[in-house]
Amino acid sequence: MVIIDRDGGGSPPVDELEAALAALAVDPPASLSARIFAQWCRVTSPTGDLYVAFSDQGISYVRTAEAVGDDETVFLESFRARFERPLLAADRPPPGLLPAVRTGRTRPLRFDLGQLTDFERAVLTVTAQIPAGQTRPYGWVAKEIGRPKAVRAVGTALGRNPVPVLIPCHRVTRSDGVPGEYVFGPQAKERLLRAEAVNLDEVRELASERIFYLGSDTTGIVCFPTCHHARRITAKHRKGFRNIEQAAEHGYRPCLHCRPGIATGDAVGA
DNA sequence: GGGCGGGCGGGAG
DNA sequence: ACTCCCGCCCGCC
Repeated sequence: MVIIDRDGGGSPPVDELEAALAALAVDPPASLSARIFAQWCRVTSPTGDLYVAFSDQGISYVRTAEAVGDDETVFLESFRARFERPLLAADRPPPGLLPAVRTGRTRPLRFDLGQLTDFERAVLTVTAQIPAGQTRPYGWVAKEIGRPKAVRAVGTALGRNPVPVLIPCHRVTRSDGVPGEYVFGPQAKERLLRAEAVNLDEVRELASERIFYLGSDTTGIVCFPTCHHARRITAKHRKGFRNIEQAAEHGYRPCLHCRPGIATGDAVGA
């Protein structure tokens, strides 16, 4: 390590100076306006264009072009109504956004969820893990965050998701096989799911037979019907279950990938 | 099979 | 602070 000699008389301790300089060095202001104002851009995605607001903290707000009637002023106004801050046009999209929307892999994106409560952030963090082409029930999200009875509150939190599509709350569906409500309306939710090849017709058909889980009698593993692994079960080995207890009685254990019916015990907290 | 109450977080008053 | 009310729900009648 290089030590630069400094005269000691009257100046602050060297380690303090170094700490201050290090803080500046690791967090350089890219530009003053980028630090104060959020920026916005419009990007093309396979499911339609998106308006995206972001700062150096991450992506903070998303609307579909469809939802704002293809009108950027509607987007800007909706941002201002929620955040009470202005928005500047960006020179370029935030890092990683273009490949993320092109491939549908939005998980590595950085988000600025600072306005949200801990509960809402927990809900969105879990939701962000749901792979494209798969769905999970609201109750699953509730269990995953350790609040198994807060099912409806999960819906409320997802309804306030500031970054829909990128944090895929459209992949959280009702337990009876219908997609359920959505910020941009149920039909937008259904369209997004179909675009990522979720077989909603099959899910609905299974649900009508009271089948909400699928297992393979060759592996003894049970999954949500849209799980990547469930979709590989051949017809003759596929077993349907109404609930995870029934599957367990038949000797099936939950898939480690889609984690159906994870028992979490009592809710955490007050 | 839909209606009903349980359940819970958050915001309004 | 406390109550009331609403909401992308759930599962049992």
